[in-house]
Amino acid sequence: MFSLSEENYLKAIFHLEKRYSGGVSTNALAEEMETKASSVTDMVKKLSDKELVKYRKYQGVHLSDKGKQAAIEVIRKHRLWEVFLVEKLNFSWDEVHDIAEQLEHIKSEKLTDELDKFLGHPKRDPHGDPIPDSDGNFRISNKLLLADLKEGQSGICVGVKDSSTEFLRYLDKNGITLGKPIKVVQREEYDESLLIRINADDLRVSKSISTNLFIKPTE
Amino acid sequence: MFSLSEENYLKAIFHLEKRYSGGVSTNALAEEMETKASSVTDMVKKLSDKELVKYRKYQGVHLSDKGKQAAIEVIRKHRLWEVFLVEKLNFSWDEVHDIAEQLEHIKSEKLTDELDKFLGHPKRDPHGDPIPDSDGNFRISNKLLLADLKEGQSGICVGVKDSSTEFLRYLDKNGITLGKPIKVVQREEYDESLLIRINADDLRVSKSISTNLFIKPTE
DNA sequence: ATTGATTTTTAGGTTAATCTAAAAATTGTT
DNA sequence: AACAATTTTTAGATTAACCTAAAAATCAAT
Repeated sequence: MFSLSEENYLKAIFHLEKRYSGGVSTNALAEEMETKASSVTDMVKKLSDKELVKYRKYQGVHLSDKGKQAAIEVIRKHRLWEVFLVEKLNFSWDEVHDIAEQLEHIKSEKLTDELDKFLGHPKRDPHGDPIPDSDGNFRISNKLLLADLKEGQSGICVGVKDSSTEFLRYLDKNGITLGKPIKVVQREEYDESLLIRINADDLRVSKSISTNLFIKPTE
Repeated sequence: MFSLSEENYLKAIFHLEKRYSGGVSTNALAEEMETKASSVTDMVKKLSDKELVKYRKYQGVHLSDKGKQAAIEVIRKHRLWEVFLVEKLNFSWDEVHDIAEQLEHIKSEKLTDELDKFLGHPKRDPHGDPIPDSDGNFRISNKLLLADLKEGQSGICVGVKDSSTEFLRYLDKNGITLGKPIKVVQREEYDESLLIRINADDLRVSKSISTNLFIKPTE
């Protein structure tokens, strides 16, 4: 089994590999983990000894297959617990992250699988992120950023890129929830803002909003 | 907040204080925690500095009010999670202890209270142990050991003293579950065994069984 | 009350995960 | 290609929680 700290590093490397495909740098990992570069070097060496990552000094890290599998297992648990908290315990989507950060480390394969069953094998967490199945497979998703829709194009909100409390509260305040249809009425090229139609109302959103909301285009 | 280790010590002291009312000895605590006496001394000093226990060298420890409150909170979480595992996730009563040992350390008051609500404010865990409310109050229970019933006396199974897998499986095998009526048909003084009537059958149980099963006498 | 056994504490060491500060390697710029 | 800036690693401390072995205190029995 892996320590709590090891699991958190594996998860962070997994997420960062999407941005830094050529290898995750020590500094990037240090920032993600809110720790110092020297601590990262220590841990990366340990993970390398355990063959969870591929690491060459000064060249950054990649997850090995074994490490990737372990990271996905943690992410699966995190997202299942988020669904549980929102669907069963009346939490709102901006309250669940910190608790799921704790629950994701509970060790029991049976628990994870029974929880998955109890929740009806959900495909996405409350933020729209996909939940891997027990074999570690994510279903592919054809989502776009709202910012990438063309003028006149419509779609359905399926996820958020930024899960901060502030952003989620902004969405709630403006009646934007997952599953809701959205249409881009007009694009303002000058400041890159968009006029969108949601709940039969028109709403102007700035670039920092439109680059953090995922849309699945309709037809 | 308290560390995982601190919480486990507080819980152990709480349970041991029922047996050793004059103070919990270092050795008793070491055995309960499966650690060495010297480690216990270290931790007890730390808990004493934090005013969670009253401690005088060579005299054993007692929980302070603050320590007792913290211990009860952990026990409340443990027992609520056990109910969740059995009632919602199809675990059997002999499988839940180790997982609840992990879940009991999750920190979120809202989580505990919502879980309690979700489960319908259960009064007892799957082993019949009382669940304290959010103020830390246990409801008093008038349970006896099966071994303490007189010949001819009847009652209802309400709990187990030994929660080991072996004992719980023995009970399952013999159709003894919580809530079931039991009658003491005959007491054999020689070996202190009992003949009991359960599920309309007669069953002879030895002393090691009858001293580990709690009964609430009827009428 | 003294002695011997037991319990408890102290002293000093270990490991995992962190840190600071300094050294080494890499990168970017002319 | 050389040098400055940046990044990364190394070296050496620190902390929490544990350990072993030895010393000190308490208990038990004559």
